[in-house]
Amino acid sequence: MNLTTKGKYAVTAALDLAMQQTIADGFTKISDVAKRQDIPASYLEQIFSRLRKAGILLAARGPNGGFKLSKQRDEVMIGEIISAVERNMDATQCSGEGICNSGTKCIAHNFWIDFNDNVNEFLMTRSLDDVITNRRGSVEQTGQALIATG
Amino acid sequence: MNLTTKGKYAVTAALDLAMQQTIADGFTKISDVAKRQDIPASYLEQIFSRLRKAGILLAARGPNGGFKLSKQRDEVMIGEIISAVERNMDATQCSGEGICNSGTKCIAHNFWIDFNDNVNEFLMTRSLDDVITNRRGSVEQTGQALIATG
DNA sequence: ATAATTCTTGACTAATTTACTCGGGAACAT
DNA sequence: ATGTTCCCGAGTAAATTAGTCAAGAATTAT
Repeated sequence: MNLTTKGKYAVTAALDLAMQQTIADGFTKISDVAKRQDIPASYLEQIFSRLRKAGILLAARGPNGGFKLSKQRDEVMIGEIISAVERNMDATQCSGEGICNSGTKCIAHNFWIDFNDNVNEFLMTRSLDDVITNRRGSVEQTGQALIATG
Repeated sequence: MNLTTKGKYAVTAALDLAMQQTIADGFTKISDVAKRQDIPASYLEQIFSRLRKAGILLAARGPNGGFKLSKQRDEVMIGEIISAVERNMDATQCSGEGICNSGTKCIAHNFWIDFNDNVNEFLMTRSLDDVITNRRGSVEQTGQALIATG
């Protein structure tokens, strides 16, 4: 499992596009998104290129060109964005092949499958619109914190 | 967010220890765990060292020495193990500090906080015993799969 | 005592990955 | 034509990962 700067930039930039489309219809330039969201423009090029190839964004060249979402913002799931730019979100050691211990399933295999399912479920049920309007799933917090949240 | 081989080895090795203690009480050698779970022994040394410092394992040197869990296997949560060996499980860009866009919160900040909470909740509510007995939480699968599971 | 066993610690390293930059080209509007 | 903007591939420095290795300390058995 890895979630890198690239994936996080992708989500932030997609949120920016979604918000811009609320303000005005049309294309938004890379350089504008980059400046607003504090993302290196040349890096964002790569990211938007992948999102376009995944069918999430539409692009137009020339003056008044840029990018826009190919769907409504409540139809674009965060998980789609991440899987379009991120190399590997699978937590199993064997890419799900069940060969993690000398050709057979390691004793943690099923656990990582469940973990994958959980992360997958979370990311695939939250749209750009959900994030913008701060809608959230019900997460009952129990036990000691693993992750510092500031 | 990163979950590396180190963290996965740690979980597998802790599961091994838990299972060994069911068979016989006493210490289990690194070399035995390494062989059974197909983990490089010298690497497992580092991992067990961290688990011991985190209070999860007890160690004994000399013949008949080795490692054992410091608690019952239903009292050791997977999240504890991972956070003991893994560098950084936080998904925010700013380590939760809210400075991810030029000193202020980026537009994805709250989303990553929610994501952290979700992952945290999952990992902190599953014990070694739960995994060994294949007990699992209820995960309703919806939508398209982000992660291939084999 | 001595030897064998097992953990303890720290230093080291090759390979990989990440997080970018750069430059030239193609499409488009004016 | 000219300027604008995306498109694409190559390149790279820094960081990280996934280990190895060797010397040492504690413990047990003989």
